[in-house]
Amino acid sequence: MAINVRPSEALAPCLSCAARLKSVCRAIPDRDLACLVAASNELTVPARRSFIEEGDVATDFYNIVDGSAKLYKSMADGRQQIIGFAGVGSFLGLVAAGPYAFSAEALEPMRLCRFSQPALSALLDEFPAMERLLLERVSAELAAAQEQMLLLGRKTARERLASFLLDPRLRKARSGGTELLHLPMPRSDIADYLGITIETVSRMLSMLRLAGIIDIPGKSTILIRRRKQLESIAARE
Amino acid sequence: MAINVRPSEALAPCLSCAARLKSVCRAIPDRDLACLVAASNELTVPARRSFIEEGDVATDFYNIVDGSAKLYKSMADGRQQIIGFAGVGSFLGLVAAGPYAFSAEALEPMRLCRFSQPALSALLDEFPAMERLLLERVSAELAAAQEQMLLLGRKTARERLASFLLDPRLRKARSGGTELLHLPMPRSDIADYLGITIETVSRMLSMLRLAGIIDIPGKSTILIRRRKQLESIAARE
DNA sequence: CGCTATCTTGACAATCTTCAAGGCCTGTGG
DNA sequence: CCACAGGCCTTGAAGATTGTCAAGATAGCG
Repeated sequence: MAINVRPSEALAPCLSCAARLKSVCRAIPDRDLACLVAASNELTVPARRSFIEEGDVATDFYNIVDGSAKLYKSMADGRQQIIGFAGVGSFLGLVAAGPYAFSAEALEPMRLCRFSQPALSALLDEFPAMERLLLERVSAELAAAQEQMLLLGRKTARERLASFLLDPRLRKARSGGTELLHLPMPRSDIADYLGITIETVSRMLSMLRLAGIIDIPGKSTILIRRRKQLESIAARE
Repeated sequence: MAINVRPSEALAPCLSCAARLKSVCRAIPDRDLACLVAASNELTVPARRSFIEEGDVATDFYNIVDGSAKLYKSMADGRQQIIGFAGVGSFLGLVAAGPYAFSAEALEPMRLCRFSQPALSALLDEFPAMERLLLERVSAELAAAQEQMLLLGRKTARERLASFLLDPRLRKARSGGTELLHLPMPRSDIADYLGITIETVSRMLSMLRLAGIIDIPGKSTILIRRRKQLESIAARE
């Protein structure tokens, strides 16, 4: 692994990085940040631009420094399944060799930290703590994927919406028994995430609203009025 | 980590282990097998018995030495989603703390190698190569889960069956343009894996048979007659 | 040789999708 | 300032796929 320190402000990019505490990089102590800086370089991606294409050889790995992305798989006839959303601190790419399993597209302007495959390998060799964090992270993602498999394989449309609205990754603000959610994506993305159509998303939201369980003060804002009822719908308990 | 060598044939259990070459244990060299033996103990599980219960605290990890299992998640009203099948060499459990994300039930009599959470942690600390293998394994499982999310969210019943029959993990024997598959599970498990009902599984298999694409010489045996047609159904290309 | 599990097939019902039209919000240009 | 255009979202009606319920076939096993 070649150690090439950047010409100026060698450590600054990582020391002041907003994502450092949220990402697997936090396993690397301050005094070794030179290695991290040398292994990575930052790039920006405009909204709506793809930066990972399913099927391409996985030569690079990305750490999200700012912004968020949707991760999805596509079929030849245009159907697509969103397999997840990634925010600041998420790590994208495969550790094993092989093609990317999904595509990634920026939902808003993004800043990414890119590692080449060999550079990442070397980093993991040198900092086992980072490898452990990565293992924990991938394990957690696997558990989330399994939960989504239950949703996609066995839940009704109403149950999918209820589960989606209760996802802790969406949680923003709460006050008393009610919670205010901001949906950072259009209905089409919710539909592709839940394995249904945008019309069904719309219908189920209306149904929940008419039942007094939620309120929809704006297109992208949901107020949860009766969380317990939503939970009982999500789990069919 | 206490090192308690077993009373007799200290290394034999691992040296002669049928699963060793297929499992993450292969990262541990022969001369260090004492550590592996000390960290683990073998147990047997009869067919149809569960040995991991979703929601239980994940205190143990299992390596499959012999036999196979189905991994599934259940809902309160009995619906279940099989998230995968595990065979010899598979590693089950979470590396991170927390409850198990799924249940595991033996499909046939099994032999398992059990590691306690702290023992595994200590092993991974001592043998980074094993941790790397585990990371690669979990990453591959995540990619498989993502592929299954596409299937469950966006494919029709016919496409699901075609994809299932083409899954390389089912592959047994081939001769010329035809392949003979053995389905090691009943229709109900196929249904719970593909997110459909057993009646739909049966109907779609009959449909593929009437179309001349497959043959069903026995309940658990499928002969693939026209692989390319099956592939075009699976991918809608 | 019959018993019981599992599997297949059929008829009907429910859910979800598809197709279509209309509403709402936002930004832009007259 | 207002009108209009284009997204995005909602709602409705019709159709298709899949689920549910029920009955019958098949196969493995004592």
